[in-house]
Order: sequence, then C-alpha cells, then structure tokens
Amino acid sequence: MTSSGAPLQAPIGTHDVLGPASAEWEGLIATFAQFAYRFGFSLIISPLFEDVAVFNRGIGEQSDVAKKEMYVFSDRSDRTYALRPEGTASVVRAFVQHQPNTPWKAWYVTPAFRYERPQAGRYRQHHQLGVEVLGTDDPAVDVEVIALAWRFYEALGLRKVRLLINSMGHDDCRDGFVQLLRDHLSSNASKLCDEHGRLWSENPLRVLDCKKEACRAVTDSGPQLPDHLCDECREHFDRVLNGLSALGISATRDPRLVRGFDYYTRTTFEFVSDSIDGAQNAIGGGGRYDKLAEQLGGKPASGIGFGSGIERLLLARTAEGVQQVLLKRDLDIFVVDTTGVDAATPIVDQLRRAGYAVDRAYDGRSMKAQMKVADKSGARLALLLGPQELAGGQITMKDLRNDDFSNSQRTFDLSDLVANIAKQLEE
RNA sequence: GUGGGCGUAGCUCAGUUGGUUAGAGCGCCAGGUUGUGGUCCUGGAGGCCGCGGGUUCGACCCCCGUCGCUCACCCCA
Repeated sequence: MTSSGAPLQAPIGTHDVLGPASAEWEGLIATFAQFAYRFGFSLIISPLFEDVAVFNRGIGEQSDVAKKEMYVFSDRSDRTYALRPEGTASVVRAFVQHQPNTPWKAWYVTPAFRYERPQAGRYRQHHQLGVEVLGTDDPAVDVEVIALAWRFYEALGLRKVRLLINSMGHDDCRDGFVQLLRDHLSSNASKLCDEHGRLWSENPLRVLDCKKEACRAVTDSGPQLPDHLCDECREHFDRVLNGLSALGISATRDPRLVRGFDYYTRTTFEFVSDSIDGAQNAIGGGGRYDKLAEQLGGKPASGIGFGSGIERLLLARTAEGVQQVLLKRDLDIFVVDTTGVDAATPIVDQLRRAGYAVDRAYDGRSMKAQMKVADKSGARLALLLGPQELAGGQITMKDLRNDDFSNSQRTFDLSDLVANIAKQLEE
C-alpha cells in the first residue's frame, strides 16, 4: 500500500483534465457561469474542507456518504476535517456564518470527494456545478432553480434528459409518513431484500429507493409519500408543478425519489439522462432543505439548490453525440522569429497589451519548424521576423488560413503592425 | 467491500504452439540546395513488454502474488 518505487500517478479514481478535454470543461463551466449570471446568482468560493460536523450534521450521519465515503482527516493540531463530498453543506455553512441579505443566490463549481470504487461516471474526485438560494421558501424559487438547470442542459445540447420530482413534505408530515413507513416495514421486514432486511430501521426512506423487486413489492403496498403531505406542503408542491408546467418543463412525479442526503424537505428532484447506459445516469439533482441552516447552528432559513456532475454532463453529451462547440479559444497571432536576437519578445508583448491572443516559438528553431508550430497553434496570422525584416525595420504578416501561399503574405514597416493586424483580423 | 476484463514506445495497438537485436500507425525531431505551415518523401529519437517471484536451457508469451486501469454490484454527480 505504499507508493515507493512505482511511478507517480494520479490517485485512484482521479484524473487529469488536459488537451481537448480541458477546452470542453472550460466551455461547460463558462456556459454555466453565463446562465447563473442571467438568473441573478453570484459566485461563491468556499473551502474544500470543512469541520467534519458540517457534513455530518448536513447530509446526515446515517447517509452512506457520511458513514463510509468521506475523506476525513486530522491536521497537525488534531482538528478533524473532511473534504467536501458535495456542494450544498459548505454553502449553507457560509450562509450561516456571514448572514448575507436574503434571498441569497449563490452559484459554485467545485471538486467533490467520495471514497468509492470508481467506474464509468463515478470517481473519487468528481466535479459539480450548482446553485443555492437561501432565505425564501417561495415555490417560484423552486421553479427557478429547476428551470436554470433545465435551460442549461438545453444549452449544452442535451435532449434526452428527464426531470423526476417529488415532495418529501415538511417536519410533521414527513415524520408522520416515516412513522407509518416504519410500521409497514417492520411488519414486512422478512420480505425485504438482504441489505434492507437488516438496515431498514436506520433509514426507512432509503428502502423506497431500493431497486430490488423484493423491496419494491413491500413499498408498493405501503404508505405513499404524496398521500401524507400536509395541506401547506401539498400546496407548495402543486405550485411548483404548475410553475414548471407554465414554463413548458415537463416533470415526472416519482413518489420513490428520496435522494441520498438527509437534509431534504419538500421539493426533491433529479435529472436523468436516457442516453447513458447503466446506473450512473443521474446528471444532476437537488431539492429544498428548509431545516439545514438551523442544523448548522444558524437562524431558521429555507433553502433550495441543485448540483450537476461535470463528468456526467460530458458523458451524456458524448452519448448523445453532441458536437456543439461551447467555447472557441483560437490564437490570433503566432510569432516566428529567426533573427537570432530575440526580436519576438517586445513584439509579442506589444500585441498582447493590445489585446490579442499571441503565442510564439522558442529555442531558435528553423523557420520551417516554427511555421509548423504556428500552423498547429490554430492561429489566424503568423508574423515573421527574419534577418531581412530586422535589417529594414519591417515585419512580414502571413494569413495562415489562406490556401493561396503566394498571395497570403506581405511585408510592411514595424510601426504599422497593430493597424495592419487590426485590419486583417476584421475580415 | 465483492466479482469480470485488461496492463507492450507520448497515443491506439500487433507480437506467430515460450526461441536469439520487440514491431506498426499516429505523434515528436531532423532533412528534401536559395528564410515559410497544412499534402508527400527520407531518416532519427523513444520501450527494465506495470512490478516482484516461480517454472524452463530460454519468458512479452505459462503459473502465483502485487500494484494499476477498466466494467459491474452497492450508492450517488
């Protein structure tokens, strides 16, 4: 279990994002930032690790994540921290700590860590982007948060996404339902699947989520969550459903949808991609958490949010064959210098200060070699500096996208450089 | 935590019933006379064949272990 001798590599279940993949990531994140901005959210950056209590009290000590998937560690002063396993708890902790004016709308993009066996669409470090709204329980906010996710997925080109939605109820009605469910499970415990036959009493709601036939049969015949909502919760849920419907967002009610964290109340929802085979088809999810701020030691404040896994969004995009380019980051100019006196450096600096994206070759390679690099860089223009140009105070500009080699370049005085480039790039 | 598949150059992969200097394509580097890219041609660099042990005269190939990758179960993003 040591790393001695073996070549260093990224830890199990983690990966480096580089090359074309990083451009896709950059585009995805930029797109989300744009949507968050349009919807009135501001970016929040909070610590990657928190006092372990933030997560234990947040997502629930009985949840699988808290029990066996968290990266917990002690620092040199023996404080116990955990790497964030999800995005919401930290944001709510920050809300409690700083007490910003409400409603408070924050968006984030962050790594999340869970100690699990990796497989397709599941990693020990994955990345989420999401939003949280605190300080209001207006159903219009539920609708807005879901709509943000929905419109974002649309912008990514995803078409095979389904929205599943449920209401967990609030305090009393939820607790009442759990009691009924507990009674039902208790008298049918022998019929449950192996795992839940043993564990149902720890967290009865989880049994609803079990996909095994045995558990399904038992829960089908038992109490149903939607039948036990109080009048207020029912009205809230109806307003959410109506609001979505008014926006043309179709939601499928799923009474079994309880989600993995204990903090959810009322609205819960999940986005699944029908293009992804296998179990990792949830590309996003979220819900309302009206007690979480209190659980983290703050004043009562309602909240709702959603998070989406970047890796799974990309998986879904690939599965759907989406070719859409989200972000173009082509270079404007590539500078080739064969003068031997590094004439490129001040030119490159001048052009970058003028706002152009500029790169150059290094190591004094041959003009042919530098031109090949220029070609591969994707730059629109190449600037050539050789002994001839140097002697005459000139520079040669070549349009790399012009197929006609003989007519693709011209030489002019260095003092006319920026003006000529501006003109050329306009075309 | 449990099970299946796989680990040969930077990447994708060949490698004949175990037999001598381990190959290809792509990429990379250098050339193809006079300072110029995308096609083409030539040459070159680059591999403890994941790691350790075993069987054998001899192992990339067979056996065991180990590490890693991958897929699935569980759960989730």
